[in-house]
Amino acid sequence: MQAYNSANIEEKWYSYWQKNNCFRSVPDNRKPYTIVIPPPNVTGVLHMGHMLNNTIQDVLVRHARLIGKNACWVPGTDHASIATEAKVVARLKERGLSKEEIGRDGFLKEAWKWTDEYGGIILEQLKRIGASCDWERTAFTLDDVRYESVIKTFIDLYEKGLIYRGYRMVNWDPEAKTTISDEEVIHKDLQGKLYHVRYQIENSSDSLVIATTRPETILGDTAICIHPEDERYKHLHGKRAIVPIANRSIPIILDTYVDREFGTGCLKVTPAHDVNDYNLGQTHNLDIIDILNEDGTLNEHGLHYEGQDRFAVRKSIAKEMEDIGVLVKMEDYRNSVGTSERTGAVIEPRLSKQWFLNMKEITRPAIDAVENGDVNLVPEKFRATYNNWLNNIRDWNISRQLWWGHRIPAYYYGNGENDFVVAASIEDALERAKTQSGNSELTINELRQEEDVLDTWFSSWLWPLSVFDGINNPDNEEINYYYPTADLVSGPDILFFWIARMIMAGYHFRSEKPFSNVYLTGIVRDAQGRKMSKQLGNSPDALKLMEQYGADGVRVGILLSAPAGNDLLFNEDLCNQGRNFANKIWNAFNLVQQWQSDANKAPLPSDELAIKWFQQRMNNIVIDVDDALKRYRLSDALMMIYKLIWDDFCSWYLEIIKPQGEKTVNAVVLDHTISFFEQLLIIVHPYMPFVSEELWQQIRPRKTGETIMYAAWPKSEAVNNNIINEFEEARDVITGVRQIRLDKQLGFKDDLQLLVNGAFHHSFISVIKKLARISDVKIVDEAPEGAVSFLAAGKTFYLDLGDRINVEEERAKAEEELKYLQGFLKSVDKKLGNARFVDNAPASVVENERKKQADAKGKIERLIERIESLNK
RNA sequence: GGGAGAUUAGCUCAGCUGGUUCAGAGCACCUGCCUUACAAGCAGGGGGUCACUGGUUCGAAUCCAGUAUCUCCCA
Repeated sequence: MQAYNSANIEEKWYSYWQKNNCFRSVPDNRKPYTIVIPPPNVTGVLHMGHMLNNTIQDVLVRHARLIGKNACWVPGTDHASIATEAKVVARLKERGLSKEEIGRDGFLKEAWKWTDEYGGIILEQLKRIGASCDWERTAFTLDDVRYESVIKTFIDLYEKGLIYRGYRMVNWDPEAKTTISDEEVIHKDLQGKLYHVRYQIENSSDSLVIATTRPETILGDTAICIHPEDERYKHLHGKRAIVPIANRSIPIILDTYVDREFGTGCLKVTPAHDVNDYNLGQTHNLDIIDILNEDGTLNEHGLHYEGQDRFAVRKSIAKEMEDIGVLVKMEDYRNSVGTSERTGAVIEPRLSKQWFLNMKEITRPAIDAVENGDVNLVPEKFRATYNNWLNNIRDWNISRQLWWGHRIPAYYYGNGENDFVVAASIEDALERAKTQSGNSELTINELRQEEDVLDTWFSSWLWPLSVFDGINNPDNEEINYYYPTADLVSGPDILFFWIARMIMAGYHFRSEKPFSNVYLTGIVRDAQGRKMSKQLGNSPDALKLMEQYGADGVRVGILLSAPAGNDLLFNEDLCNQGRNFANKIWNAFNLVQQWQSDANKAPLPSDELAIKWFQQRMNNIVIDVDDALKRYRLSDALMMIYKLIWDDFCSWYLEIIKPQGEKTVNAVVLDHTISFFEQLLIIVHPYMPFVSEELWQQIRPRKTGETIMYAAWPKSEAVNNNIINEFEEARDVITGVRQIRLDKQLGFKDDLQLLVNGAFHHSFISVIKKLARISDVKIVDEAPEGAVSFLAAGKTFYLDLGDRINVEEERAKAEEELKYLQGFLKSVDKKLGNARFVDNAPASVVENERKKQADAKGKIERLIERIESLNK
């Protein structure tokens, strides 16, 4: 048989699973185990973060199925309003069109076309990694059910008075022409300049100098602010200054907000373009002059700069100020600049009318849920971060100046501040508007729907509810059965905008948590610890990786590098390790499959021991794996299984029972072996679904439609550790013999006689004989001449090498060991000689020390004898 | 500036309520092997003052304080 080839096998089983509806879940009598996928963007392609996140979910779901739960993994995608709109706009631009030209309806048509074309790509890619989602349930945040849900919740919140319109300094992305949330702003340290600009004092020859990083905004200045106690500027109190270029007169105001140490101590105030300035403006009743258009060019307040981009203006205005002699100096200055996570554009603080959700009330249950453990965050360290955010929460700006998304169901009927109604349909809106305005003559044509759409998170926060239609039909069978879901697997980077809000929505709309556990995975980084990104080009192509190492291999690779909750440094070598592991299992199967069952052949004592031992060993590991999974230690669980299969099963168990020079195996032994193998396949299945299914199908005859996915997870039973310990001893003896064989170049082919000092009746003697190639074990009273020794299982063993032994070498080795043991004994003696230790330490600990002492004494005795005999 | 966390073998990390799971794992490395399941392999081996300095304790990688370095989140 050849090396394991993953490609055909993976495709074969994935379509088999689909054909036989293996991923399908419908409510029944079993306990549900539900996971909703963090919906990837329709703009997305599979990257390493998805690989990690979805592999973890698949492991959890497959494990849940194997332990008999009704596992349901709901897939879907997110409409990603700003990212998708940007893509569609770019595509239109290629055709020389703009969204304004084709209009809202035309644009939405294009966006849907785009979504139909590309939106499913990432889900198809998830199938490659083996994701066992119930694909019939695939949901989309903008499909009919989800759309309706969002509108319904908006109206509900509005009617409860929690949604309001208000002015707010928002983060404006001039490229995407929309606001983005604080969390979507990436602060970057950039090299800029600090411009010192002179302002004339009105009706005076006096002047003052301000320092600014944004000279173009002086056209929007509406005040100069100084610290009331700043001695340097006392003479300016009550005066007015003239804005250069604009030649406007503005007040000089006093406020302790000003940092006297920074710059010149004079602060120019531009309420329309800086959030702190805006607050100052509110306090001091300042005018607000907005100088920018929505695309970042200057408007009519920009005077002769109207129509030019803000960064171009920064340069030219500096030049003009220099020419007219008001630019005092320019110095290099590093400052933190906000940029858009989506477009990379420098964020513009902008005053704008927005829709807000009052967070005070709905936040409380979310704080409590994590506090009292109804919702567990794993790892726990995220609780602090979570609380910190929720306790300082600000109202949520839920409107976005975009077209792709859920259009806010508000309808304006007049030009007044409050001339609007909120309703599910325009017909309903008309009725309400008639009542509200008192104008029964209103017609539908006079209603204008709000242009803005809702923040994408305002739909995804409903996800665990809306995928089961729990908003529109709160009493349907599915939501009642599957909700609350079990686990949510996500990244800490969206703890706030998504996870916390889902918890809020769960309690607010259904009075129940959306999930019990949140497993926060790390962020995938490259080997140098950098975040993976397209710009850096340090992200491996997920699909290529799977071609190279197989999906199973990549799954293993990524999980091995993912300890719970830590960032993981992705290393391709680990995928290689995963591929090698698949190959190992494949070849072990190849070995077992070659054997013929023979009922007449007598089982060897070593076979029977091996069976007993391995049974127990597997038992222990199943218990440990269950425990590790409960704590989301997937990496640990996988490593335990890896060692169970590779070391215990392949290197020890199979080597013990392997027939020599023939292919027949006692029937009972072979039956056990096949059964062990089958159980191992089940245990490893959540991690390596493909190779485990392939071999499970081969290991016994199966009916059509049968699958390892619903096989029975091995039962963990009470543990008898004696046999494990005895095996460990036998293994030490075997390793001792092998080591000497290698050291003394004895080879591994010829049988040797093993001598032991004192009686040795080990139950595993047959195993020792077989694996260490020992002809017989002879008891001797003292070391024979020409023997080389080793210690194991509390005994001294010898191999008689005759004249091949190097006496000097042996003595040196023995003396070194003696020295170590004497030192060790001394430290133990000292401990036991310390009355405070003996009195205070628990009896078991003291007892242990005594045992160590006795053991060491015995060993030392034997070593001294050994050295004496070598000296003869 | 505010908050969270980290520092253990060459690398990535375990190490829970202090004491035989206490100095571990995997990979990498070194040595010897193409031994008819597997060289994507087999057998064996060498690597660490647990960042530093103090303290608590009979006993500290583990608890406490400080120092250094680093990472992340929020301003």
